[in-house]
Amino acid sequence: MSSSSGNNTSRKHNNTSKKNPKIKKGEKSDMCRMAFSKHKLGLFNKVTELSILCKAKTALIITSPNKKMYACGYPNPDAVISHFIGKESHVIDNEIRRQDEETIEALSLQQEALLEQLQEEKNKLQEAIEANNNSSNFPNWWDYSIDDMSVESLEQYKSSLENLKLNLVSSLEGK
Amino acid sequence: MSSSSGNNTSRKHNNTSKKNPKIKKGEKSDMCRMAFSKHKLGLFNKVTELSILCKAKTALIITSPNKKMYACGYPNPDAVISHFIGKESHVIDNEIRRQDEETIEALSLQQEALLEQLQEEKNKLQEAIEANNNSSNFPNWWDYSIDDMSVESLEQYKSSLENLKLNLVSSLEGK
DNA sequence: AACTATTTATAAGA
DNA sequence: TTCTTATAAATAGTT
Repeated sequence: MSSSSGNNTSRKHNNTSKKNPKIKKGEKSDMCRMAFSKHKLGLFNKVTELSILCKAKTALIITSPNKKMYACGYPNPDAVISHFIGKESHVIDNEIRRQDEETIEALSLQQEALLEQLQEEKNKLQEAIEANNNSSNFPNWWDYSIDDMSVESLEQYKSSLENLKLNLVSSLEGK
Repeated sequence: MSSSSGNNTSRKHNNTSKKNPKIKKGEKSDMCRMAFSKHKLGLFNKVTELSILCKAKTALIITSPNKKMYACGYPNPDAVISHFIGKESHVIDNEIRRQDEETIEALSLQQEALLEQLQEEKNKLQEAIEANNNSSNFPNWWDYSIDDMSVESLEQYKSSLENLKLNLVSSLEGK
């Protein structure tokens, strides 16, 4: 039989347009639902047919307008989908993990810097302690220039000297 | 036109069985490849048709016998597949990322501890410096008990005293 | 849901 | 290959 009689379009459209004024939305969606069901069934059949015919692995996912999902596949949809997304999935995972790894890298660097800083502080502290020990045991404070001293320091300096004088006096008297 | 003439099966099978003895594998697989291509194209068309007709989201994956993968979908295969596997995928992602997040968590804790330690060290240093300043500027070293001093310290103590004496002498003489 | 008129898909051949 | 064609399968509209 040859292809078209040429009136299929008019028939369809005439029918549809004739009925459309009568029907509101219920029938239209009903028609759509019916068409959807028919096509879905047909597709599933064809997919299965191809799978069996050519030993091809297949997966078909269909989401209806009502957000309901249907899937079929051979040997089963999940396996085919998993295989399909395998490579891409890793890419996505890597992409997701890249940020984490960057964060880890940054934290590690910070960590290193902090440890260095900490060591530095410890060294400083050690130096300070040593300096403190060396200088506080026997500071040659009388060698300090009074130009470098604050008023308060000078006061202390003065009282130190006075104390020293008293000490010396009593010390000499004791001799 | 009504359904079947009843001889389609015999025609097809007769032809196939007639030719099968002649052809080995090349023609058979060639036929299969052709059939596969045709069916694949037909399926993709039908899937697209359904998508456009019913605004249904679709995804079709086909793996050829030669392990080559084909996919089509509306709006695009990946989105539909992602949505389909959505929940499962997240589970996988979370599992994969768990270690990274643990690492980040651990590093953050270490970081905190290090910062705390660093602050402590700084405080110690500050204390030491202050102690050093207080004691080294004007240490009342003559108040120290000589029992606490080592021999070396005592030597220094002695020379300090001698120096002081000389200083005082010249200082008094200058007056 | 079942039927029918048509369209579409496709196997085989050219 | 691609095109044609015969026929099988799918499906829109109807009942």
